[in-house]
Amino acid sequence: MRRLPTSPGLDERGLQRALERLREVVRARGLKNSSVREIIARAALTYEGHFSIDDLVRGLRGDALVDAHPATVYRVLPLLVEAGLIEATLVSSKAGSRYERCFEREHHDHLVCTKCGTVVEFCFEAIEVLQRDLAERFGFELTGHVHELFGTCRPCKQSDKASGGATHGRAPSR
Amino acid sequence: MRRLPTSPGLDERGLQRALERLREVVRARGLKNSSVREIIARAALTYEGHFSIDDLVRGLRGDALVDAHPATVYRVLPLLVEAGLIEATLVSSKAGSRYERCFEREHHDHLVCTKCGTVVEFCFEAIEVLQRDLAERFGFELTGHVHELFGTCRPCKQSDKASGGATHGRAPSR
DNA sequence: TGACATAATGAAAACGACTTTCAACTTCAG
DNA sequence: CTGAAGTTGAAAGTCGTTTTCATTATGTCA
Repeated sequence: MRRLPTSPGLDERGLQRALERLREVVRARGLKNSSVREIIARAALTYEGHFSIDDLVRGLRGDALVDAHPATVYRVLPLLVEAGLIEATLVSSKAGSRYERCFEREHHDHLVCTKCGTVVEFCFEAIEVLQRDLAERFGFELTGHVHELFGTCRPCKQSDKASGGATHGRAPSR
Repeated sequence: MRRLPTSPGLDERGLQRALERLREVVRARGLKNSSVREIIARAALTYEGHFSIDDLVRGLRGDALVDAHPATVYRVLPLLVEAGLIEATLVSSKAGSRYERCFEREHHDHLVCTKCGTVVEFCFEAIEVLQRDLAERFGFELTGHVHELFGTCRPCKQSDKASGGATHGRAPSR
């Protein structure tokens, strides 16, 4: 099992490859290119870590030159998912969808501290293998999975014991 | 790995034990007993398989003698979860939460056919062990997990190949 | 290059799953 | 039995997301 760094956001070269991929999908679906869509794609693909639609809109609004309407972001994100550029995650999804880049990134799952919101991204090949075995055993062709582990991280466990509830640092994101 | 039968709904004796457990939680939280709450608990605990809040309300409304308001169901279900009687599942959760009984039932995860909605409930101890290892390795105390596999079941795969899209039977539940 | 068909966009309304508010009704300890 | 406090249904409110519609942008074909 390995811990992966939290998504660092695509650099300019990777971004160009991603946008090219997006254009392929757009073409294949008989859609038209649009600059707003690429602005949204750029924001999503260069975002560091997990993001909500709101994060993206705020980020876009913060940039004085561009300004994408939330409804448009809602329209574009599924296309980015379809293009295999980003994917939905459960992480802290109490309210609203969350996404992260998956383009040019290794598959991984999440271990989440429910006290402070810390997220460990891990890759555990042994579990992946067992999942495939299991699906095969039941005659399923596997297309995806959700695997998220919840618990209490060591610092939270300790500060819980010490102070009876106070967290050691940042609060859960939602 | 083992396949489990889909939740068959509690019999009268099990139901009584569950309601007793509920009363414990109610007492512990300084709440009062209520017949409506027990009617809802009864409906949830005897429900066969996965259910949505809407399923429950409809079921309750169908019964001429009792009639629980949706808002009340929304209030009661979290209490049943807290009492360890039911738990939330992801299964086909495109719209709205879904639950299933977990009281006096073995832990299991889900393998879901995204074409026809078939759900295989499985218990795979090897994966559970690896999950615990992983959490420990990162210093987490594990409190829960979500593990759901998505794919295409054999019948769907075959009718896909044969007819180019038609399903072999029941449609996805949502 | 200009014109047309069609997709994309923003704004606002609609939607749907919940949650909250509040007045009337239970429950239960004293 | 009585009062304090929890519970309920009904209706209104919240919030993420989707849809509608008029306007704007894109791309193709003369």
